[in-house]
Amino acid sequence: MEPTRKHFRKRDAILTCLRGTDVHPSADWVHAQLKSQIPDLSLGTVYRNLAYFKDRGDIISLGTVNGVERFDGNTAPHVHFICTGCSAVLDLPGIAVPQELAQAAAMEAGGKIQSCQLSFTGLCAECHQNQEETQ
Amino acid sequence: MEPTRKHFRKRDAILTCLRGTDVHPSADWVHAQLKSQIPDLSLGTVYRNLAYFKDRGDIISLGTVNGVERFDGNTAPHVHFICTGCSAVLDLPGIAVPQELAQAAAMEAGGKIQSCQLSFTGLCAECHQNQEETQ
DNA sequence: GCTGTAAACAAGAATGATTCTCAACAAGGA
DNA sequence: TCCTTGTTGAGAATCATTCTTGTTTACAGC
Repeated sequence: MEPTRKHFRKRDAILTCLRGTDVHPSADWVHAQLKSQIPDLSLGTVYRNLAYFKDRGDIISLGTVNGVERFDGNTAPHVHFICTGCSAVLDLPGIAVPQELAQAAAMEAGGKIQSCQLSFTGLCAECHQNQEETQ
Repeated sequence: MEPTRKHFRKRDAILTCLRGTDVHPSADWVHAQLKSQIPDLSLGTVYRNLAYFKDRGDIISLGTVNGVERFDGNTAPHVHFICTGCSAVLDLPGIAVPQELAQAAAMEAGGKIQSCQLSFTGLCAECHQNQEETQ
C-alpha cells in the first residue's frame, strides 16, 4: 500500500522520469512522457519542478540544444556528445576531465569554480551514416 | 580612400565588432555597441548576420547564458569560464583540452566529432568578493 | 470534525529572445 | 535602362519559458 501523497506525486514523477532515462530530456519531452500516466499534468508544473530540482542540485542543466534547454538526472561529472543532426545528447562515460585541468582553471579564473562541463558536438553514428548515404 | 561597399558595410561592422572584443557578446550587445556608429542598424540584421557567420564558421556560438545566446569571434579552440553572478564569459587561455581526450571521444561516440567545448562555471573574482562581503 | 496555513497544482496569460516576412534599396551585369 | 541577386529596416510572428490567479491538497492545532 503506497502512501497517498497526492501532494508530491507529480513532483516525484518528474524526478523519477529524469533519473530513469538517458536521453537528457527537455521539459517538453518529460511532459509528453508522463502525460499518459498523469493526464492532467501541466507543462508549467514540469518547468516549475525542473527549476526546483536544478536549484537544489538534484539535476543539472546541459544548456540549450536548438533553443531548448536539456536536463540530466545524473549529477555525477561526465562528458556529453551532442549530435548536430538529430539533437541527441549522449553520455561518454569513458572520458573524464582531468583533475589538473579543473585546478588550473580555478587558479586562472581567480574566483570560485562551481562546475565544469565538457561536451563534444558532431554527428552521431546514425546521422553520420545517413549523411554518407545521401551523398 | 576606402572602397564604397555600402552593401556590406554593416555585415563587416558586425564581424569586426565581434573580433574586436573579448566579452563574448550577445546579439543585443553587438547591436547596442554599433548603434552609435551606425544609427539605423536594426537588431534583425545583427541576428541575421550572426547566423550567417556562424554557418560559415567565422564565429562560434557558446550556447546560451541566462537564456541569451553568446558568440565568440575567436574560433581557435579555447576554454571558457562563465560567471553565474554577472553572466560574464571569460577566456582561460592557459588551459587546453588534451588531444587524447578528443581522440577518445571520437572513438567512443562512433560518429564524427566536429568541435569540443570545455567551460567552467562559478563566480568570477569580483562576484566572489562581493558575495563574501555581503555575508 | 472544523479552521487556518502553506505548498503544489492547472490553466492560461505574459514575457522576451529569436526568426520570419516583405517591401525598399544597392550593386553589378547584359 | 532593365533585370537579377543580395542586404536591409521595420515590424509581425513564433515559441520556449515564466508568471499570475484561483483551486486543491496535506497537515497541524483546536
